[in-house]
Amino acid sequence: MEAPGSDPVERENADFVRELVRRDNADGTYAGRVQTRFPPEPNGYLHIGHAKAITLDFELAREFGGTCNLRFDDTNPDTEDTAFVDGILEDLAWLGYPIEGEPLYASDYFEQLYSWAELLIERGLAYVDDSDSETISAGRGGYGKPGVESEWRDRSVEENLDLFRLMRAGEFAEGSRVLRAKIDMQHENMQMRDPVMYRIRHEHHHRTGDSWHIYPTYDWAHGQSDAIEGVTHSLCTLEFDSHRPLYDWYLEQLPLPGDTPRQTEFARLELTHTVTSKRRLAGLVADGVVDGWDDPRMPTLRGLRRRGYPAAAIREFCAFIGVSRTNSRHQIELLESFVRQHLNRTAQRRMAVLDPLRLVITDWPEGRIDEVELTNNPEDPTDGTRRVAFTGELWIERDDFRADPPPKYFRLTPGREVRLRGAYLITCTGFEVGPDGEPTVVYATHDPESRGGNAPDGRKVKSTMHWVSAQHAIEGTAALYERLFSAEVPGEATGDPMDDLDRASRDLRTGCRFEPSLADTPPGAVVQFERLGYFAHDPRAPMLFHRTVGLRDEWARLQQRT
RNA sequence: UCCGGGGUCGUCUAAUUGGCAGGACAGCGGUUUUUGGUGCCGCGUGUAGGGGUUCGAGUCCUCUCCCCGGAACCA
Repeated sequence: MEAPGSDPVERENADFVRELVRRDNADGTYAGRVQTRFPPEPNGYLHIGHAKAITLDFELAREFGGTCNLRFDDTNPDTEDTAFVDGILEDLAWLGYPIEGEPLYASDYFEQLYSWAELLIERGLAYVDDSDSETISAGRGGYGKPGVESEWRDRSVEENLDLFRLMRAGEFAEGSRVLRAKIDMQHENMQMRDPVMYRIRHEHHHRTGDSWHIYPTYDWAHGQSDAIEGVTHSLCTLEFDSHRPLYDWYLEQLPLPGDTPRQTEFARLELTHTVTSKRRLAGLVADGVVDGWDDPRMPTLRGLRRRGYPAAAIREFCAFIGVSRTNSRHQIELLESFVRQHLNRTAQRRMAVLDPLRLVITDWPEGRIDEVELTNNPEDPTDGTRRVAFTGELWIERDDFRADPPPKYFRLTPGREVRLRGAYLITCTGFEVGPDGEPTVVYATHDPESRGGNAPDGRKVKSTMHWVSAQHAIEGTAALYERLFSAEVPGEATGDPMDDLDRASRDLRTGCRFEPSLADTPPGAVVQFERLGYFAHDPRAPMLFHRTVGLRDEWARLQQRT
């Protein structure tokens, strides 16, 4: 686990949020205090979109010497679960933001919220409405259309108090009554047309059990929870912009223990070829499109972790894209470039053949085994070397041999000399084909003087290829991934993202031949398969490697153009 | 339809708050290279449109256009 402080974010130009905090500090608004909060609802796992909010909330607090609370926004017992609480805690720690001590919960404030609700009733600012949800919705009016006041709006304080207490006691059926704030049914902002504060739910809550029969709505709980915790800067995404007047209105009516928090909205993170709606992600899991929340194709933090994305790369990406109020969709390639940049520096190199073709060195002495030394990481000399066995019978990549080479093909082809990485220069002398016309074995001779990969006469070859000794190879599986959604903006064409789902997005390659040292790769570790990409060892299944991201591939681009 | 928020290279994002429109990714070319990887060098008529203020406008005013969000007892 890496500490967030290990990669300090250098930003010459502050974003609008940091600018705002700086101004608040200059004005003495909160006496220089900066406190934020990250408020996930425990009804799903964290995804890449949350990572942006997390880094903003936690890093902002850190930069200004403040604190950031983790608060579970558990106001809706219908969908929430402790399994998600545990999962979120785990993902947060992995991302680099471990929570010290116990996390906070909105449900811890249910009693306080309740008494504040009675206070509003006593002041004539809230009332029990017996209408059903359709009636309430219809009464709200519409854009540019006036609202209609509920027939229950002018009940006496006593009656309201009485009914509200019976609601709490569980005397009424779900949906039969709600508590509403009495604000303004003609307000131009729909959120202010007497919003619902409490609804009746006879549902088991993951923390409070069966002790409550009424549950606060998001709007009634959020600002007050912020205030109770002493939050100064409450950051949320743009869709809550129209809720801000309501956030402020509630706080104005109440005797707050301290500072009045303020809400600031920013644009959520969207990525090409990706969906982040919790409903969609849950659907992918439920329909078996993916293996689970931690499927390496999922944009969840646990999916990205299993895929091999370093937490630091995700943090650096979030810091780099910054924060603004412009709706935007970042190209997934930018995130991938951060992943590559990080892995290039840190991942050890290994040789793995994913689509094996037999190569026989015809002039290799019978039974001879040569141990060659290979660098673990050319970007990091301190990472040392390893010894790999070389013999006269090898596996090479099927793509690395062509009987009839296209233009600019530098790899093995009859008559051509290439280098086997760290071993010898070899020259192709022939090949055999099977009934289908595909090569089954390639023959070559080697230059014994070129051990290590260089000939004494200094002659050059245009290609260096990876290989695995047939006698020493271990077998394994590699999972290659395409984007889960083929369209940049899933659903843009038809309105349904599932129309752009690529059901063949996983290409499972069994029978791969790996260099033996891969057996020692710790679960979860990421290595580079030379010339193929970065691969993460599955945390549970030995010898299963997930391709995190490929290498840039000039040859592939060249072929695509022709 | 009403209210609110936005619009800067292909994609994101900056511009000392009115003073040379810069960076990253992507792409293209070159170079280095025992990974067709990495590194290094180079390549850009992008301020949604019209009008105005000003010595000077991405920034201020004005009109227009386009995009996003908002009428759950979800968050």
